[in-house]
Amino acid sequence: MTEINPEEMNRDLCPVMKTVSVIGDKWVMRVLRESFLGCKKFDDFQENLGVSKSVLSRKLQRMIETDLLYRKSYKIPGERRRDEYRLTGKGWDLIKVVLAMMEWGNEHLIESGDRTLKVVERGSELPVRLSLLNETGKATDWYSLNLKVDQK
Amino acid sequence: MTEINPEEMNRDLCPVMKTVSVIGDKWVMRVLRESFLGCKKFDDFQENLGVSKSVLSRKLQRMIETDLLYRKSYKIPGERRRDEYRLTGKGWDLIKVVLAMMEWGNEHLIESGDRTLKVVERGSELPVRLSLLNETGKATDWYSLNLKVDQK
DNA sequence: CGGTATCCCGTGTGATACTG
DNA sequence: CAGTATCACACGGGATACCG
Repeated sequence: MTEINPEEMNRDLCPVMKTVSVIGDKWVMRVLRESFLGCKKFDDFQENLGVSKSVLSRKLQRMIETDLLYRKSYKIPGERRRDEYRLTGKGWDLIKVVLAMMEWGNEHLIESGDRTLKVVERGSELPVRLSLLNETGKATDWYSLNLKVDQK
Repeated sequence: MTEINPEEMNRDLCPVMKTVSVIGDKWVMRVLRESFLGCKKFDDFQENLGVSKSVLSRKLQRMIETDLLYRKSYKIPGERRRDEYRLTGKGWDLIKVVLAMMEWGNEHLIESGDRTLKVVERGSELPVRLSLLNETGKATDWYSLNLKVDQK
């Protein structure tokens, strides 16, 4: 990746900076990881994450405000009404970030021989990896990238 | 992605959790983003990030300890010796996380019509996107994923 | 210029108590 | 069980002074 001029490097323009401002704290990605694994209930989040209830409460609220999660009330007949916390589409789309972190963690933080989690394709059970494709579907080298200022 | 049993969900086993513990704070990804854009000098990091010198100093030290950056001393003839902070291979490998964040930010945090940063293939200038490939090089659907406990 | 050490302060965090 | 409110505290953060 090459340098671009300082005005274009402006962090207020950069989607990476904006994303970090939403997910770049101690808890958001951990909560999301639980959500991706199917966690929905307050107490399950609390137990799995080992976080205090007050912090979790505020964090879930914040993640609802930023539209990563939504609260859905449900009722099992004979039991009382409960709420669960589910991924929004916007939250679900962070799957790529989670998978990129998983790949990096497996590559650099897991010792050889240690047990770890990997992602496989359902059905074939083949392992999958993140790759860069251009519009023609052709794979691109990680070192052949340029930045470009564009409009959405 | 489906649920797996609680023992396997253990956050101590999970590469995502381990990764978050390394990069999941306010500054690491911001510093890395500057590095990917070619930033190397202490003062440039400080100016671009708008962070205090003391915080930046401690953060760079920590990122050197975790092997994301290394310090390289260099000397321009006639000037005094200086240090610069460069990405290690381990740090560079976080490019996928950065790109995933960039894609997500462009998708969900940038208004239509706004200027933003995109990644293109050098040469063709074609935009590139992250995609999931299995071992045969075939693209996989984001919704057809399973988790598997494995050894590295 | 290129940092580090010290101090002070605000926010994030956990423990506890409390409510429906 | 499913949270929220309150409080005390540690830690991250900026300002400043200082050093090479």
